[in-house]
Amino acid sequence: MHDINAIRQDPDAFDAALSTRGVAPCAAELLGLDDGRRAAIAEAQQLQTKRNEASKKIGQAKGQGDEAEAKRLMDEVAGLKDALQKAEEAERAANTALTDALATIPNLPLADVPVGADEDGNVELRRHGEPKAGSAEHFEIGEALGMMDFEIAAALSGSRFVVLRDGLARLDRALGNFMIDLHINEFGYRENALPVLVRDDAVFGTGQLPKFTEDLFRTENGYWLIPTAEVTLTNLVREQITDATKLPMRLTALTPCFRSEAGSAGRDTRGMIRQHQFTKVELVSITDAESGADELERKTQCAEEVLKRLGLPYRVMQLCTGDMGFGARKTYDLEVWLPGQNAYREISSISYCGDFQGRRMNARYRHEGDKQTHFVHTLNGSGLAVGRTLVAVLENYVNADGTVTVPEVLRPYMGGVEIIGEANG
RNA sequence: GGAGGGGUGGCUGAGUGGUUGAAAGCGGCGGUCUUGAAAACCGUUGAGCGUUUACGCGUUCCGGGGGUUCGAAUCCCUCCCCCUCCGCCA
Repeated sequence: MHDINAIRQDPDAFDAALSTRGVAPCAAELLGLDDGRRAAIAEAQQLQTKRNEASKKIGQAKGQGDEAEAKRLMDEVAGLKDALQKAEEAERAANTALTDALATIPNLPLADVPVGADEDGNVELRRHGEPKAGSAEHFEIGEALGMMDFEIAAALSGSRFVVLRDGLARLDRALGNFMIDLHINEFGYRENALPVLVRDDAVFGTGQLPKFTEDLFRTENGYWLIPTAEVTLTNLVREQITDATKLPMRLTALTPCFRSEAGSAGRDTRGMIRQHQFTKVELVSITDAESGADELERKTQCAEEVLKRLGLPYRVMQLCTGDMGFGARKTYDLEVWLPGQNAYREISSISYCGDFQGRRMNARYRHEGDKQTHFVHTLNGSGLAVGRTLVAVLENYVNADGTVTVPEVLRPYMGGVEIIGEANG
């Protein structure tokens, strides 16, 4: 959600920034709605003042037992009621119109974000590790091991689901535990166990609603299944004034995520890359206005560290203006090397949202002794997507005989198993 | 799922139609006193929005939304949440 006052101060800058995302100029329209809104407020308030004064006098007259005077005053303001109701109705309508318009406009990119139309405009910032030569694809490896079953998953649930067994089921669990332990033990994140079903307000707060309903699953009685724990973690501070001494808050959770993948028909149909359900370790930070941008760099390093310790080659991309998500002001993607595809594939996306989500959630903070409140700044990032990490481990660690070596750091989480596909793995 | 009871400011808790943004207490902040602190005493202490160069003025908010009324924390409708008992249940 944008600040209409900021738009009023510099409408041209607003439109210019939006245009880098391919959004048509809309400041003029917004300011028109805002003028209407403020006129309606002024009108309603004037009438309210009149009414309040009259009511006060009536109260006084009644208090003194002067019924005749009270009656005279009541007759005097009788006509006010209708006008007031109309004015208040107009105020509500004008407010809604502006809010609705603002709610569907994406966030503004930071000034240092490269301008571009789509993913071709993204900029590679750095690489880590040596990409290996091609391997089998992860689903070939998994199916050969007899531990990855798309057929039975389809029978249960349809396409874009998978059943993992034995060593791979355990590897999946080990990956999630390893990641979350790293973040809570070494990077100061606090672990949360959270609902995966949430209501409208929460999903509006992080920006998936009202625009992106098709991407989400919804229960019959109106709950949304979270597409990412960003929704639940970020909304933990909604509708509150947080003491600034508690910032930055660094929050993490290991949860399942649910995505309808509407509109991605035909893409990544084979394998575990794009599923309706996957587990992910999410990293959210709640910061003040000053430290948000720095926190993005820190969070990116936290996510990178997971890949480093797993020994997976990757590169860091900075997304251009046209490829960033709705709520982001600046985004880094981590792309892991997949020998099976001979390509880098996204495994984490880390974004700084400024106060965009803070406004939508009415989440504020205050410095000690200050009267002024500010909207919190928020960041989110995957640290990492567990399913895709499993894919990367399979393709990077597969052996010539089809078994898979377990990365060293995961072995404590695997009960000491070193090779998946051998007798005890 | 059935029956009942509740949601008031940072907290506790009064308030069932009239100058109530809201008593009182606690907490917080400032001051007096004190070498300092405590105690005591005095004062102060919610969040938005509109308007104004500013001081200020106005307005909204007592779980959310709508309504009745000249006037609503108080009455009505509706939704949400919490608690107790019963039922069911991992």
